[in-house]
Amino acid sequence: MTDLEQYLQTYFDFDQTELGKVAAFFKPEMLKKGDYYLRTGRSCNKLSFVQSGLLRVYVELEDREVTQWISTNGYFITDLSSLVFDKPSRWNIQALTDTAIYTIDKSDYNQLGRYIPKWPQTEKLFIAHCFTTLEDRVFSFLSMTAEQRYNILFESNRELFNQVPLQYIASMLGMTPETISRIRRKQLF
Amino acid sequence: MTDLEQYLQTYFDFDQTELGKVAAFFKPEMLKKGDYYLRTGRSCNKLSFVQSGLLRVYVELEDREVTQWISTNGYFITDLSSLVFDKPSRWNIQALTDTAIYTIDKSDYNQLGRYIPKWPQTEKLFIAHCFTTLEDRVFSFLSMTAEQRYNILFESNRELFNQVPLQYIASMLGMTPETISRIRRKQLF
DNA sequence: CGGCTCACTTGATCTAGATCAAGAAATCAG
DNA sequence: CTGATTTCTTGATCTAGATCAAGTGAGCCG
Repeated sequence: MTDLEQYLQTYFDFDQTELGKVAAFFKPEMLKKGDYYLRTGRSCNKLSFVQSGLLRVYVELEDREVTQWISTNGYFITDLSSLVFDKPSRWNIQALTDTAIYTIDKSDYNQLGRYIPKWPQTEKLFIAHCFTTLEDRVFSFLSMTAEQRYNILFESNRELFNQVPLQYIASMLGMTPETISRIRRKQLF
Repeated sequence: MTDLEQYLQTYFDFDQTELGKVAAFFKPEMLKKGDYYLRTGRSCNKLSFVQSGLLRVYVELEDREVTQWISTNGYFITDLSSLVFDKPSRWNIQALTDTAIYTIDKSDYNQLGRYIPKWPQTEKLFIAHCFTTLEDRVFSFLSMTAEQRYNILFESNRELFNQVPLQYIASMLGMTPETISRIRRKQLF
């Protein structure tokens, strides 16, 4: 079983035949550090799976950048509103390190239902899962302090903190790098 | 065409026959002011459409309540993670006023695909739309001031501000009622 | 090895928005 | 209509976290 199949299996309830079929649509690709997977305004006609490396999802404002998310190995990456609704994509997605991904393009993606009968159900569960993740995130902004938000991310994704410049993590948590630095210091005692 | 069909049409690309079939599954219900549509911890085995009135989605913390969302007429309401994944629901949903809804129960909901061939596709688009709405909301917390968040909600949903106590709106925007009051005052000039 | 460039930390100060407290308005029940 | 309750406003004060400004240190490349 390939890495990709292995990971697909952790997300989706597929049997070996289905795994093989789905995985066959994904083509390996490499991004060099700094390469863009996607640019704001372009159409995102693909969905990818991160095998290794780091992809940062962000927007450029006039005076600063806002990081929305960082995808590490084992995550999928795309701009959903662009992929599904054909809208210009809202995010830039850039490789923070050399990154290995598997990519399925939109036309293949949209055909998956023909080959995998339970694809529509699977896809629904997948998007619903993404929805509830964001729901939690909204809730964290409504109800938690910076320190609490930091702790939750840290507990759930420790590796991230060794691999990614603090400023990006701070931005996706809605705080400054200085604040994270102070939270860390405080927690030493 | 009933109210419900009319609204379904604004969300979904159904023809008249499909509209009729889908609408037939929804049963009208009335909630009195203060009634609960759903309680934290219970299973949410239904999806509803708000015809009139107001439903507040919130969580009780030890020391306060956090309002996640308020559904007005024309919105759907459910706890998606509970409906789709059978988890205990995370939110309380309570009627702020007498409220008229149309409800489809989970077993019927899960059968829709049998009667409406394009239901799976439609459902996917619907959930994806909800996802991007939350994505915008997360982005608003990462990049905007209280005043900017207030303005966006106010522009997109003016009626809400006449109908709902300020404290609930404040909570769903992640600020206090006093802050909204001051933003308003400031904007008089 | 020494000089650059980033990333991170730390301190000093500032500020958006929270909290606390008191009135004023509006809404509601009898 | 009247008193009670809830909601909204306004002021005074406080604080979490931002901003600004120096350092410190760790890779990296010549």
